[in-house]
Amino acid sequence: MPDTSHADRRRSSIGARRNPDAEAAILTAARALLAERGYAGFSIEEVARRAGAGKPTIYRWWATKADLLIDVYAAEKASHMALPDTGALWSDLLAYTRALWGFWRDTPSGSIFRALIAEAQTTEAALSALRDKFLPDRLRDLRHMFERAADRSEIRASEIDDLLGLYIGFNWLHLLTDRLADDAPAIERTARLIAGQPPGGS
Amino acid sequence: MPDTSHADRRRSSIGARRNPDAEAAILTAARALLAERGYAGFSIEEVARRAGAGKPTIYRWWATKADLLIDVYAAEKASHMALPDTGALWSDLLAYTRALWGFWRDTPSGSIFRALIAEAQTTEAALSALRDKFLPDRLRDLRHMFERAADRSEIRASEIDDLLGLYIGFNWLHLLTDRLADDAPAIERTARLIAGQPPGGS
DNA sequence: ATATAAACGAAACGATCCGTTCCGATACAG
DNA sequence: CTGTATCGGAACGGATCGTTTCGTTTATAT
Repeated sequence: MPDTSHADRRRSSIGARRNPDAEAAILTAARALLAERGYAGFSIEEVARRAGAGKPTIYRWWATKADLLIDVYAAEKASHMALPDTGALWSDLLAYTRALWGFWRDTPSGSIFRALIAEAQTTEAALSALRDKFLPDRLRDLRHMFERAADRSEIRASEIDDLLGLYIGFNWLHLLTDRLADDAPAIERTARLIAGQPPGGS
Repeated sequence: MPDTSHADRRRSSIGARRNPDAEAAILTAARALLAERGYAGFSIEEVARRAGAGKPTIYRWWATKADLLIDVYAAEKASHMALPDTGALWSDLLAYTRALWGFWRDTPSGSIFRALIAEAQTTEAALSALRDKFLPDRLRDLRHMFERAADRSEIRASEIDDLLGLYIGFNWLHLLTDRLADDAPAIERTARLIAGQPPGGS
């Protein structure tokens, strides 16, 4: 098993072009650091130390911390989540929410996303990236789930955007307050509320 | 002989108890600093400088930056927001949401709240303060609105907590992505969704 | 009247991180 | 061979953190 956690021996220039090894080492170190200590323990200094890279190398390729976070998240997106299709919106939401919360809990992705949201409150560029790139991406994926439900007449087509907003806000609230325990009853109740299913039905 | 004709430049102890002048000066300085520079330019150092206070005085009364932010926000909110009671949940929500978004837009409170949430992503103590102190306070106020609705049989009593969570998440999402324009139609649609009112009804 | 206790602001501390700027070494491109 | 852009290392000036020390101030307890 390859050890990707520690720095390699001195890694020098490979000429007048970007060194992919350095880039990979930096992204890996950033990911590991976020996984271990979250946003609080995340600094360019520490990433450079772990990656065996110089700070100038990092600043050369990522102008801001947000840019680095974005690339780390993009690399992480390799393990992306599949959309469920259970035949009913409320059970789709139940399955997706439990998978999403687990994904946020069990990978660095939760910390990365929290870091991005926090960074967006400080940096205008990070806010733009969050609002105009991440949010539309997530909405685009999830929208299909709601569109299928509208096709089945479970919800009105005109409600799709608003229900999506409610659902995203629900997930953000739990992420940002660190309440991602697998609280199945609460998730199920909320899934039913959003899907317009009466309690107790199946 | 004490000089009561004009304020001394230096503000000293008034005995073995908290000096209200110092507290007021610190809260005022923090509020002004957040209004001027937002979370990015907010530091304890600068608050102390502006307030003419010592850092130990701040740290003596506010263990973390989050505790200070919470007090600034609380002082701000008490004077600006009242709970509506229109007789129907959806119109209560409509009125409250428009007032809240305006409050966030037109006072430093939006910046303060954003700062608090961001701080909670970097500091465990701030997260606890937000989740265990601040949020319950906010929920307690809003809960009355939903309890009245349950008394009128507009919603089920068992749904109150979950609907509250959806409503809070909706507001957070818009605050954190800086989408607080007075989008009356969107607010109205979401208020109806949460209150379980069909579109177009009154 | 006096001593105690706690608050006050100022100043300095060690530490961390920021973003930048040097430097010598490296290796491809022309 | 020369030029150029990269690499990591080191150090910088600056900011902020949270803490500690110090002398001063004033209400309260004795």
